[in-house]
Amino acid sequence: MRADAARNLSSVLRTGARLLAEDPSTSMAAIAAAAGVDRTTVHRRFANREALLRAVFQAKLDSAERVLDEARLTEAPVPVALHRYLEGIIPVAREWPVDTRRMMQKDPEASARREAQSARLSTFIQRACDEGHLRADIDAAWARAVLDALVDSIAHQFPAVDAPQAADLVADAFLRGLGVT
Amino acid sequence: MRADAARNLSSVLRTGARLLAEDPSTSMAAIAAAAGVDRTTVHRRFANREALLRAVFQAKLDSAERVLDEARLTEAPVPVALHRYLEGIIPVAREWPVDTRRMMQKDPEASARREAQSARLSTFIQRACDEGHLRADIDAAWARAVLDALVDSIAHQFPAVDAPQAADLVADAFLRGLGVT
DNA sequence: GTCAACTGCAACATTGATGTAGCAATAAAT
DNA sequence: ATTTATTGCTACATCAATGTTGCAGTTGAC
Repeated sequence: MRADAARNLSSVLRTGARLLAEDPSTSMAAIAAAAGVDRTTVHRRFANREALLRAVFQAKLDSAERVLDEARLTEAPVPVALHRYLEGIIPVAREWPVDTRRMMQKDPEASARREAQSARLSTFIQRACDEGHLRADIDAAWARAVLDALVDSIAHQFPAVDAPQAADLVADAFLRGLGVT
Repeated sequence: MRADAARNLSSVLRTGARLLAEDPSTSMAAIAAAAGVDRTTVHRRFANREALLRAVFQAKLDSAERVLDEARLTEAPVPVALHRYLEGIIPVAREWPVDTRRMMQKDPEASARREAQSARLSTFIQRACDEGHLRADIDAAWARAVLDALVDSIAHQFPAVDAPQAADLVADAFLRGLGVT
């Protein structure tokens, strides 16, 4: 593969992710146009629409997996691991804004990978519960859902907040809440 | 209009909202089939796809508006109004799970109504800030986003939790967070 | 019982998206 | 300079979704 080909492929993936996030039914033609390449070129790279989606998901899963690895969720102290995870995952959510939960259902392989990553995070949340970092009356599944919701919110609705500050905001809201206590 | 016609219309709207929430590109044929009516019947009720979407949005906006009215966001004490709003809005989110922010962009009228409702809630959040119910370092827009995220999360990912308990969970996570302090 | 409204069904036209193939032009690699 | 890979463009076939029409059957209202 030549250099320009690789550049085009990556451009299509990123542009596609952005457009598909706004409108999951965005046409291949629209993605190609936004990426600045011809429609047929996209079809040469990706056998069909599914293949394009799979490639986008895989790119997101790759990035997310790297973040999970580097956060050392099982070894590092909970507050440290949490912050490292947040600082890593927020840029991933921004770069690949596609909603993996909804759009990957037809792709069993990607779905399985996603489940595995989800399980790693859930295990971490459970550890946070067990080690007393969360209140005893908090359900682990609820805590997990809250964390995901906060990440998505800061990632997509506040793109101007840089990753370290965003991680602070999320960790703070997650652990302390927003009210005066 | 006869009784069965009204029943069918309402059934199409609710079924459509449910399917469109899972997959915004769900076909009219799929919605009609899930609602148990013929495809042409749906076309008789709604001139086109846009009209069907508009009707769904309008139904959601009507319900949400009623909740905002009854919560007395400007008069009632903040904690009371917050809880009343949550207990009302969570069933609305569940009954009409469509993502209004994304899907109403092509409908300026509905978009304007949505903006107006959004502004009412933002004003309420601002009052909560001003009256000292939120920490002084909390940005009102961030607080607003967190509240929305928590509502969506409990509404869609924990459908088994009933509305009063769900409202408690959200208000608690919003004000106090999940961590030990 | 009659009438009006409503429905399902079949058929049809239209449109937009998808996917393929061929060909000429271009640019990197050798 | 020649080869090779890649691209844009055009044309085409296909398919799924949309929207319309006519007709016969059913059901509620009067």
